[in-house]
Amino acid sequence: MNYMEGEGEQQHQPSYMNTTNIVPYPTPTNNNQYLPQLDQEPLPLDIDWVTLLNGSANPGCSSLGPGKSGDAGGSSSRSSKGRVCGGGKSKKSRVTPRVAFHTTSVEDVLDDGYKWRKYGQKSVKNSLHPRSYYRCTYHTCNVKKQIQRLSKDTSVVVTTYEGVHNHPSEKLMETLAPLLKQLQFLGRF
DNA sequence: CGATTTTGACCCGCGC
DNA sequence: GCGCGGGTCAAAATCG
Repeated sequence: MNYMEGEGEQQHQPSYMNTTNIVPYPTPTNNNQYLPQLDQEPLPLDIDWVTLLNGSANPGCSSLGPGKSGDAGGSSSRSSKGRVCGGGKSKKSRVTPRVAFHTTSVEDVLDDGYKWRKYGQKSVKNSLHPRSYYRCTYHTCNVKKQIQRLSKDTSVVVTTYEGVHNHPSEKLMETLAPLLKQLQFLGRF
């Protein structure tokens, strides 16, 4: 039923937001892993991130180009206004996993190792602060995230991820590379 | 000069 | 059917 109530509910969050919290949104499907656990398994160097992280990052919804169904109909000035899933408008079946972080930070944008490009900002209701929309800059990666400050508690930043990266982050690999090599080395014995 | 941010307009879903 | 709220696009501006 309600799969996206998160942002609205954040106004009356319980008081467990003192530190960083992870609030996974339930997906209508099945999987329980909403976020890659970085310390789960020894990773091979040749990593299939899509399979590893979620099975499929964004099934059939990767087109960023213009091409929406009812687009050219009434619009006068604009002609190419493509929605992400142009034509499909897959109603409720949003299979992309969504994860919300509650973080107490003075910084709005968390440095999670990925490169993000801002594509929009909107003021939202019930909140004094605008919500910013970011997209992963990696070619084939269609992960988005929203960043919003709580109006109640200005020190709390809510970061909502939508989708799963189908590629490793440079920073993550930098950090993990020595460990992986060591694991590989130890794995020989 | 390319990449990124800003910002207003557009579009769509939903509630009334 | 209409208005509102939210998400996205894309041109212009800004930055490195």
